[in-house]
Amino acid sequence: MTSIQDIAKKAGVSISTVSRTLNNYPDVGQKTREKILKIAEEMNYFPNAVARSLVQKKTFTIGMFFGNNMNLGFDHPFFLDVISAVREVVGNAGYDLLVFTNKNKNRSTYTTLCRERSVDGVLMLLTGEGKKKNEQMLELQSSGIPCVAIDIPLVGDKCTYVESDNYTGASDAVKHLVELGHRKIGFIGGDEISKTSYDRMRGYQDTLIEKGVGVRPEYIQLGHFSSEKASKATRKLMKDNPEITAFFVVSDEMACAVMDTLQELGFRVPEDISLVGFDDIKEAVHYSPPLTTIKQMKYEIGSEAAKILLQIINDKSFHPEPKTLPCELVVRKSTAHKVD
Amino acid sequence: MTSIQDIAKKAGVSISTVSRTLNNYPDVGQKTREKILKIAEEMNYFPNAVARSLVQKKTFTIGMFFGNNMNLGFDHPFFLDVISAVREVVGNAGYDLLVFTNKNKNRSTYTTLCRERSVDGVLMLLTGEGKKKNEQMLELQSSGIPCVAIDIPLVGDKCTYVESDNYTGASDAVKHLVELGHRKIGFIGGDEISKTSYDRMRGYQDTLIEKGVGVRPEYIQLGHFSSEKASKATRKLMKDNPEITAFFVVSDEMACAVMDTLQELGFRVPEDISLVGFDDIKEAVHYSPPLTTIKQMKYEIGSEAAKILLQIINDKSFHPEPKTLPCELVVRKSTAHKVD
DNA sequence: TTGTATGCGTTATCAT
DNA sequence: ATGATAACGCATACAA
Repeated sequence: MTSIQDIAKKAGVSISTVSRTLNNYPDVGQKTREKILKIAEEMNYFPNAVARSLVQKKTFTIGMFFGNNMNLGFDHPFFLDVISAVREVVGNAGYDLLVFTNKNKNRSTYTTLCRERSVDGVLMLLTGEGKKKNEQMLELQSSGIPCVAIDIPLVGDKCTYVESDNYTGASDAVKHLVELGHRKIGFIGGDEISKTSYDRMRGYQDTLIEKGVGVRPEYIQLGHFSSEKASKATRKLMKDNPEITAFFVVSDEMACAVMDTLQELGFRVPEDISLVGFDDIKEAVHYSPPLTTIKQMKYEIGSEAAKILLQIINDKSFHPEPKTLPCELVVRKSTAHKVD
Repeated sequence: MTSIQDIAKKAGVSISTVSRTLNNYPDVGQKTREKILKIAEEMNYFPNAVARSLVQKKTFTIGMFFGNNMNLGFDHPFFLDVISAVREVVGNAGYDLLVFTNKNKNRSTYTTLCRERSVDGVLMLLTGEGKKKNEQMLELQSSGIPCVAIDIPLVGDKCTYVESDNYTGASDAVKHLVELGHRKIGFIGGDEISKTSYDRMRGYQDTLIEKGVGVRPEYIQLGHFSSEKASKATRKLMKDNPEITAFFVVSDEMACAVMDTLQELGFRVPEDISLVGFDDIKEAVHYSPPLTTIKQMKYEIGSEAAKILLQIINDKSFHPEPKTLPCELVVRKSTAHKVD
């Protein structure tokens, strides 16, 4: 409401002096400074971030996209941890978070939305179709807008990504099952578009080969990170290949659906069939039985992404590189030795 | 990057004509309009929201505060549903969401932060200490900034709140237990500062009296929505009053902790002790046993809050009123008839 | 140490 | 139908 003009008038000085005072510049007299500060206090002054942003071309705002297409749904398995970490990191650095939600701009792209809002950088936390590296993604990647994606392999001068070591994680899951004596291991994967899905699939296949077990294409189904599809895939797999004794399912949400389906079909987990998930979502520990899974460091993914983004923003000479964080096998009660 | 000035120059017209064209004003010639539109397209023009906001004094941005003090933690039991609903509603209306995270402004208040950022309105989704109606809250309430709080009884000309019918919800929980034959019903409440906690406590007490059971102060403990405190309260209650056969716990998160603690103490749920929670969080259905609880309409709370906020913003003559949404008893497996 | 003047990109008012 | 110009609130280069 009250501007530096008002203060300047009341203090009998110029607006530049007020501006300098308010921004803690050194070159302002002691008594004038005090007078101005006092008046600002009295008049209940606060700066107008919009005006400042316009002149400085810096908004202290980090943009964020979630969901699948542009912005539908919050179905990311660890949305909460990531946003919590992001908030912590960018908040400490003096930034606020702008979540792009406006749906009245159908002709826009990620890039134009970021430019319109003049965000200083952007974080991509997408799922499903949103992860496809389409034209929009390529545009963003080479736009020069500081950008860090989670699980999407964007690379550019000001653009990189953070992900888990999905390959090793998947490999650990399979090793665990093999060590328990399982040989007929079904696989319920994600989709055919995401690097995440691809890496987990490769981890599964390579490890089976490495362990001398061999890959059976008929044991592989895609669940597209959907509970329904995972359930359907389970039924098909068990019907066509009743010899299967274990499953590796590439997301906990799907793994929960698989477990429910298996139990509906009359199988006991883990007595009849072992099950390993991926993610370590909150529910995993409370499932019956508690789910063995590959834990992703969700909070660290978020905080790494945020830190890298800030570095891209604040250090013009910094060249970002993709960051891969380790996973960890968490053994709970959904896996057991194979019996015959 | 490219401004209306650039377009004006290239098109050989004035910036006002360009502005009018871009904003679909009727009073511009057909051929000039087309020319300008074409050039804007070619030059890859997009408007600068910051500049527009400055002159229009309207940002198309909804501010949002979460967590406990100012912004620590995402511990709200239905953060995800609320934000998802909010996004849907405000997004369709052409707004983006600004999450206040900046921690470098220790002398600011909710009000000054909103004013600095010139948000058009603000949503308060706080927990714990954050729900206390302190000076900052009073300031915000009477600031004239359009504001809707969730579960905090703010009331002002441009300010209101949305909540569940906590009293009736609590009452239904107790009725359910009484109908199952329980008479010694322990209560683990929230805190002494929130209306939410107060209403649930009253629902518990009034219903016990109404049913002729009577209130026993020694059966009442506060858990402050903390798993640890709820667990401790459970131990104390069971130690001091081993005759208790049921608990009403005012949040599912605490109820889960209570269940764990009860089981650790050797009690079976529901055979020995029945348990009713509140909220119906995602985990409730997968607990062992699945938790009987009072379901809050989380998504509706968020969408109602957002709709009311938009109405306050867009209809100057609108006088907001608090909105109370119904709860629903969801009977699962943590409650059973009392046996003796 | 302080003031003057300019510009940031837009919208809006008033002419023409 | 179009243009000139003044805001919006602030930061900053340059003068004094």
